[in-house]
Amino acid sequence: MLADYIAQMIEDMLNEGNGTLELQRNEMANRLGCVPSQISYVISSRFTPERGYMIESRRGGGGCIRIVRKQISRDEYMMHFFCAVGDSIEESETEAYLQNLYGNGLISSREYQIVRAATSNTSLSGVPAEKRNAVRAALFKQILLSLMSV
Amino acid sequence: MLADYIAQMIEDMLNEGNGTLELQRNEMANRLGCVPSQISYVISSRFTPERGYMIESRRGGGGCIRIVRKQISRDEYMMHFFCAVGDSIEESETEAYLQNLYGNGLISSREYQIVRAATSNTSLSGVPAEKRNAVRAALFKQILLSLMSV
DNA sequence: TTGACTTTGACTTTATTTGACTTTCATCGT
DNA sequence: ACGATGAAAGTCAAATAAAGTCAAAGTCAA
Repeated sequence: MLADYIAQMIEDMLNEGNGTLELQRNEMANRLGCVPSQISYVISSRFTPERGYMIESRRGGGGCIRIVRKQISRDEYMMHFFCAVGDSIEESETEAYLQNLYGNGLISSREYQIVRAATSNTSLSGVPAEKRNAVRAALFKQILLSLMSV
Repeated sequence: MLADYIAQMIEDMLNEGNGTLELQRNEMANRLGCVPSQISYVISSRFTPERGYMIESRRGGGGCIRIVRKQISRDEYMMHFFCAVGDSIEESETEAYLQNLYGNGLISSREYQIVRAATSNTSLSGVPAEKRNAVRAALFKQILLSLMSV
């Protein structure tokens, strides 16, 4: 079946490009001897967000389709962090988690900035020092929850 | 694609000129081997006010196009909120501000979720009640700061 | 035989490239 | 001072290059 063949091809290209890929629909259809919308069909039926793929595209001259594969399903990953946080956490440790999240494309750079600001000692300077790490942990976990399935 | 290449070129020149740039349309088109209106196209499609650029130009002999990058309007907006918050704020009032920010397109829906979670009473339940609104204000202002010029 | 999945192609929307034509400005000769 | 001239930039629409949409037709397994 053509669709599966194309899907496999895209997977292979994703592997080569280590998780990201830009393709030109017409050009690819041409190479495969199929209609362009076949490519669209494969992408929309196989490379869905639920399966951990993000799709962007641009029309017009020089247009293309960009596919990005996310390693693990988002919520699973988030949940992993959620459990790891525990009930008390240092500012530096939080930052490490955040860099991990950002590095894996689970949060944007703006989101990174926001959460870093929110969990900083500066923000929490009004909290008694002995409670600060506990508040930070609660805060951070609440944020992680808010990001699941959004 | 030519347009992207030109846009990148202009960006580079802007960076060199630290935010400002004067170019001559014909001269540049000539160097690139394209028609002058291509330059116009790139500028009008990429360097728009919405994206934070100001364009001025002068026709006639010695005419030129002036491009200035400015991040001010957003920041000004943020600063307005920043000042409005004060040093103590209720959860509900925070939510109102957030809806305003979201409604004006200054934050995404994910960002909205994050900040709402961070400033919620749930997150701050570990903070003594009488300090909670002050902590929330500090938190919120820190977040607003983090969003400026990003 | 039905229903889910696939294949195809006509049509739509968006983006880029090009060139003909218009407007504005500085300067030069009188 | 002033009008002619040429050197810019602006405008707009046509041509071209993609990708998106959608529905009809085909296929195949339960």
